[in-house]
Amino acid sequence: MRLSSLADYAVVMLSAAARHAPGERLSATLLSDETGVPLPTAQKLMGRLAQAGLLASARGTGGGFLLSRAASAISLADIVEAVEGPIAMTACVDDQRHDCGLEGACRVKPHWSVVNNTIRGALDGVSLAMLSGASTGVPA
Amino acid sequence: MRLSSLADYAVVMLSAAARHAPGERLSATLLSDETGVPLPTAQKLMGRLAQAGLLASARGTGGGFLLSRAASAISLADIVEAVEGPIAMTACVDDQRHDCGLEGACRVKPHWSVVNNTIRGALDGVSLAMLSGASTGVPA
DNA sequence: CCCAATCGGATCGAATCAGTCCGATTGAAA
DNA sequence: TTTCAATCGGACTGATTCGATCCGATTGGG
Repeated sequence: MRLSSLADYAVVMLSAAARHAPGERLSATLLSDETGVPLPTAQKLMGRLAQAGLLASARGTGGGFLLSRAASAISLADIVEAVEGPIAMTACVDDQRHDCGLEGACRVKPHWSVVNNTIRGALDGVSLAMLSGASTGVPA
Repeated sequence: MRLSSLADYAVVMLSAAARHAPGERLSATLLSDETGVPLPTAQKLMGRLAQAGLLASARGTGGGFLLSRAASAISLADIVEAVEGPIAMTACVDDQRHDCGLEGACRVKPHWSVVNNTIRGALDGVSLAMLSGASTGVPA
């Protein structure tokens, strides 16, 4: 019942990215600097987020990343799923993988999907815009 | 964002236990049989659940376990916390352990507690009685 | 044409988790 | 009273996953 560190870092980095002007080219190095996430880890994360479609990546000199959608259109659930894979609290909930091993007539299985959807809904209701702190970046 | 197998098993076992008459002595062997959870694992789990106060344990011949509270008074959050420890999605949320390593001025930290409470609330709203199959225990 | 900067995948080590085994304790029976 | 069998409790080992790091592939500028 805990988020992986990678997912945590991803939220922090995307939150930092959301505070930049839209369309601005962002390198893994820059975000690593701003957030304190170790550079190699930051690179790995950016790659994975790009693969998931949350970031658009450009290679070569002066390349970098930028958010593929508005911060308000990216939910916490999107980020978590991009890094950790599908949100499935138990193996039962995940489609495929019916290797539970327990008795076929598992009485609790039907209830898990309800719980799972609730959790998923809670995460889906939080947008990156909220997380990035609304009124930040404002100098005194 | 996934529950550990142990926690999953714990739910299944407690659910099975809840289907028995209140006050009936339950051994790890019995529940292992009923649920299909491997016996040694079942023993380990029962021990941990007893330590957390969800079960009352009795040693010796004819000993065993029994629910320390009514099934309706045991929430999913209780079970998860008993097996996995405090529900804290990120290290920030957990009191103590301020070894985040990121910059001190983490802009997202304040938002995590809100998310965490939401999740926790969702788990707390599900009782063991619901999980054990709604219309059980209740005589016609 | 060469170079520098950046992404992308592959590799390595560490921590946690799941599973198993054996000893300590208790109650009942002879 | 003594012995025995059944059960809980904690300690150990192996495996899987996670987190971090390093090096190669690609691209744009000079």
